[in-house]
Order: sequence, then C-alpha cells, then structure tokens
Amino acid sequence: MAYRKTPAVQDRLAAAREQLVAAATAVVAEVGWANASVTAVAAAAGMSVGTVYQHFPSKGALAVEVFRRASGREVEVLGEVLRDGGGDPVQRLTLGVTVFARRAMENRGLAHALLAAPAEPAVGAERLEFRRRYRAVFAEVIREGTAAGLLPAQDPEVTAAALTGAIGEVLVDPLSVPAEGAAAEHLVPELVAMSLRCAGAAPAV
Amino acid sequence: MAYRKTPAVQDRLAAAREQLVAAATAVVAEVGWANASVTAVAAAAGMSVGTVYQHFPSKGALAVEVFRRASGREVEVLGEVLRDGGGDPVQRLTLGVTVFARRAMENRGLAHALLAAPAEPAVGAERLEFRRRYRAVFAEVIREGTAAGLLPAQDPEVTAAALTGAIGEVLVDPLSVPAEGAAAEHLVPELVAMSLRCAGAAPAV
DNA sequence: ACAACAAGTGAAGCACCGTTCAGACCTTCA
DNA sequence: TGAAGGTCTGAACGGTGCTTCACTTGTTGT
Repeated sequence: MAYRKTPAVQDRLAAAREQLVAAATAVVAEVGWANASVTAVAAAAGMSVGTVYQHFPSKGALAVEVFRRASGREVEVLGEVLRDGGGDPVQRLTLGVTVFARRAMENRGLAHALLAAPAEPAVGAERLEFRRRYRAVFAEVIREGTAAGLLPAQDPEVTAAALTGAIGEVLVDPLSVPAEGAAAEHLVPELVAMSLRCAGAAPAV
Repeated sequence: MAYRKTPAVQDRLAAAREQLVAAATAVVAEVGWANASVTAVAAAAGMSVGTVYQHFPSKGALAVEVFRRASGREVEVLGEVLRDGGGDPVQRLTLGVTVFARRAMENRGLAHALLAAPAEPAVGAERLEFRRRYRAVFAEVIREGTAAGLLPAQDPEVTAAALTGAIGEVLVDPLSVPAEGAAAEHLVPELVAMSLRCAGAAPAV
C-alpha cells in the first residue's frame, strides 16, 4: 500500500464540501434555484465542475442538501421558541411568529427561495416535508393553548397549516421587492395580530 | 384573389384553439406544468406539434393562457360570492371560503397546479398577479366588515393575504393525496371557522 | 526518489425539449 | 378544374445545462 487518507486530507475534503454547500446556498439566495447552474455554483465555490460531483452524486442531491440545512435551521429555531420561549402558549406563539418573520426579512433572498421560488422536483418534495414540520410545531403550541383554556376548540392541524401558509404568503410579496424598512416595521406586528386571531386568542386589551 | 377565410374555417380554427387550451389544461391538471411538454399537449389535443405554434407563439404563451382561464374563473366566482353572495360581510366571507374550498377539492389536480405546483417563470409571474387579485377581493369584504363593526380594526391587505395563503396551504396537502371524502367533510367547516377567526369575526354562538 | 493512488480539472458528451420549416394536404373562388 | 394561398405535419435543428472521463496535479508511505 502506498496511500491512505490522512486526517488532514479528510478535514480538507470536509471543508471543501462545506464551502460548496455554503456557496450554493448563497447562489440560490441570490439568483433562485432556476438560475443556480452547476457551473455557477462551482465558480462561486472556487472549484471546478467536476469536483462538485465528488461531493454530491447529482445537482439535485446538492440542492436538497442546501434546502435541508437552511430550512432545518429555521424550523429548529421556530420549534425552540414555540416550545421553550417562555410564557404561556399564546405568548410563545407571539414570539415565534415575530422571530420567524424577522429572520425571513433579514435574509430575504434565502427566505424567498425556501418558501416560494420555483424549484426542481426534489426540492419541491423536501419543501412539502418541511411544511409538515412547521405545521407540527405550530400544532403543538396550539394544542397546549387549547388545553390551557387560552384558545378555543379547533383542529390544531388546520390552524397550524393555515399559519404556515398565511405567514408565508404575507411575507412573499414583501420578500420579492427590495427592503422597505418602514413597511416591515408595520408588517410584523400586524402579522402577529393576525396569527393570534387565527388561533382564536382573546384580543389584547 | 382565390382564397379567403370563410366563417366556417374561422370557426374551425377557433374550435381547434379551444380544444388545444382544454387539452393543455387537462394535461397540466394531470401531470403538472413540469411534465406538460408541447409534444404531450399536442398529442392530447389530437394535433401535431407544429399546429400548436399556429395558435400560440410559444409554450409559455399557451401556459399563461391556460393559467389565466382557470384562475380567472376561480377569482371571478370568489369575487361574486364575496360581493353579492347575500347577507352581511361575515356571512359572505363564510360562503366565499366554502365555495372556494369546495371547488378546489372537486378539481384537485387543477387546483394544485394553479396554487402550488412548480411552474415556468411566466406562469409564476401570472400566479403572483392572481394572488394579488384574490387578496383584493378578500380585502374588500374585510373592509366592509370592519366598517360595519363586525370585524375588529386590522390591515385588510395583511388579513387578505393570510387568508389566501392559509386556504391554499390547508388545501394543498389534501390536494396532493387521493380523495378522502370523510376528511374533506371535516375540512371545509374547519377551514371556515379558521378563516372567521383570522378575520376576527365574533365566534358563532 | 518513486510507486501507488486519490483529488481536481474542464472540455466534450449527451439528453432533453422548445422551436422551426419544407413539403403535403386542404379550402376557396374564377 | 386549376391556381392561389392557407393549414397541418413531424423530423430535424439548436440551445441549455447536467454529467462524464481522460488527464493533470497532489498526497502518502516505502
């Protein structure tokens, strides 16, 4: 034998892979899935096209990885806030919607890509899966709210799906135009108020 | 001169065009935009590929026509119900959501294509435009509701966008699986209840 | 130093699909 | 009926972009 991967090489490979995913995420956030060609991504990552295929078997696999990482972060943050954000379920829902909307508006390009932009089938399937996860975390806090008598009886899954869709829809239009600080300031509280009504929380006094 | 289009020929051409649009709509409802190739559509319409290009300058133009017709019907029906459905704004909103959801579930494939399925850019742009129209009709009935004192103060545009997104999201998952009569029966009233809460209508007694 | 093998390269290959066009086939009217 | 001009056809074309692969460069252990 005359060659074995040393840890140093393995680290370098892992780092290259990370850089590739990061660059691909940036490209997608910038130009959307449709225009994120393998050539463009490779260039952004500072490697050749061929090298991309040493890290991922296909473009679709890379796209799925990009989507999973970015969406995973979001659903995790949202889940944490909704579960352990402090206060009663209604307060946590308030905080969750606020955080989610803020994060989306801070990274508009990526949010748009994750929520709405046309994507290849593999990513579309992944999107459905993550919507299910968003629904699950919303549904849980709603269940707690009804159990605590803070929210009226309802099908938590339906309300959760509605929240997912409503927040996405409200954000998509603002997301597709350049930043409008003033409008955003107005949007978040309005979005929170709508979400609370949607879940049936008693109007703030 | 030796040839002039007779009315009969014009009718035949118009009919062929209609058949093409109808066939394309069916194909899209069946397999989605991504798999609706010109070849497949032409075959479904019983004509050759070349003939398609005598009716539309490009595939995109045909797709836009298909989308516009189908979505146009829906937004028109919804608008009529919300404007002239009878009763106060809250009753009209109730009826509107019911009608919209029922229609979507009766024609799942098409609804999914119109609301959610990945589509080429031209259709995507059209979709944004129609969402704006959905929002406008919802916003109007909400404005009337707040003016009549039936709904609390709110940004009607935000609530309208939320309703559009929420209903779409709630329907999409049921839409992507085969019919489940029982679940559907449960879904529509739940959707209506959620929509009324979302707009802030006083809970039914 | 050198053999052995892995990683990296990027131009060529290839598949897919929208679009075209030269010719076949109709319809009209003198 | 025949000339003029329209409609229809579908194989061939061409652009796009993913994927491959023969080759170069880099790394390891003897």
